Amino acid sequence: MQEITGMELSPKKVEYLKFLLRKGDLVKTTDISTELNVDPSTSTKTINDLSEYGYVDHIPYRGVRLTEKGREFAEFFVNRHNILSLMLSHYGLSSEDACTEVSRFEAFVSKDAIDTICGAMGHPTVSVCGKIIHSSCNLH
Amino acid sequence: MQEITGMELSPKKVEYLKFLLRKGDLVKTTDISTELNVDPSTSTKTINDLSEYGYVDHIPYRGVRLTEKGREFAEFFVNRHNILSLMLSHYGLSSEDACTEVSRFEAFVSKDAIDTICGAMGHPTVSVCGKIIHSSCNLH
DNA sequence: CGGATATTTGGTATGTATGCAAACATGTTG
DNA sequence: CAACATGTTTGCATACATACCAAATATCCG
Repeated sequence: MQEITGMELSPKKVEYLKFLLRKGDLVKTTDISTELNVDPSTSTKTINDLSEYGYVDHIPYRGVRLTEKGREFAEFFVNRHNILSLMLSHYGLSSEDACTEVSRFEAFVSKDAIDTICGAMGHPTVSVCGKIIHSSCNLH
Repeated sequence: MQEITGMELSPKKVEYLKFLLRKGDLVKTTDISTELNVDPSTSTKTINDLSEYGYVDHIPYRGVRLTEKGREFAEFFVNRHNILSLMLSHYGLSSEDACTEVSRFEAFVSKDAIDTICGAMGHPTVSVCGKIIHSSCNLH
C-alpha cells in the first residue's frame, strides 16, 4: 500500500497497466503489442521498464503479470479514467468522446483531484466507461 | 484563421504562448526564461521552434512577438485553461488546485471538447483563473 | 570605444517512445 | 528428438521534448 500521486507513470505506461488489469493473469507481450498497436519489441521494452519499478513481473518468453503494486495502480488508473469520463459526459460530451478525450490527458490528473471530484459526485458507482470501485478513494 | 485542434503544441510551448499573450508586445527571451524557470538558452531554442512554425516572430537579441496565428492560439489556450479550471472548481477543487491541476493536462484537451464544455456551461464569462472570452468558441 | 551585460549557438544529456533486423527461445511435427 | 516455424527479446538506431553549460556573439551604456 503505497501513496499514489497519480503522476508516477507516463500515458503509455498507464495504458499498459490498464490493459494488463483488463486481461488479468499472464499476458503475452505480443498481446500487448497487438492491443496497443506497437512493435512487439516496443512492448517488451516498456514491460521491462515497468518491471524495473515493480509494477509487473515479466517471465521472459512466458508472459507478464501485474504485481500487487501494479494492480493497485492499475485499479486507480481505471477509476481515474472512469471518473473523468463521467465528469466530461456531464458537460455534453458523448461517452465515446469523453473516453477518447480523457485517454489523452488522464495520466496528468492527480489522485487528490480525483478523490475530490469523486466526493463531489457522491461517489458514483457507474460511469460511461464502466464501473467505478471506491476501494482506493481516500475520501470515501 | 486556421483550424485549431488543441493538440498542436506541447505543454511547455503552450506555456510560452500564454506568457507572451500576458506580456504583450516585444518580450525578451530572458523574461521568458525567468518566468518559466529555465536557462535563457532553453527559452531561445524553444522560441526558435515556435518561430519555425509561425507562432512568433523572433528578432534576435531584440525580442519575441506573437504572430496573428500565435495570438489566436494563445487566446484559445488561455480560454481552455480558464474553462477547465472552472469545471474542476465545480467539483470541489479550490481555485489554486484547479489551476495547478489544469496546468498539467490542458495541452491534451481538444478544442472540440472545450467548445462542448463551454456550451454546456452556458458560455460563462468569468472563471476562477480569469476572464473567458468567447471569440474563438465555435459553439457560441 | 570598450567593458559589462544580455542573448544566442553548439555541444551534450535525459526520458519516453518507436521500429528494424538479428539473435534467441519455444513448441510442434515429422 | 531433431529441425523448422513461430513467438519473443536484444541491440542498434531514430525521433521528439526538454534542459543545461560553456563559448561565441551582439547590444548597451559610460
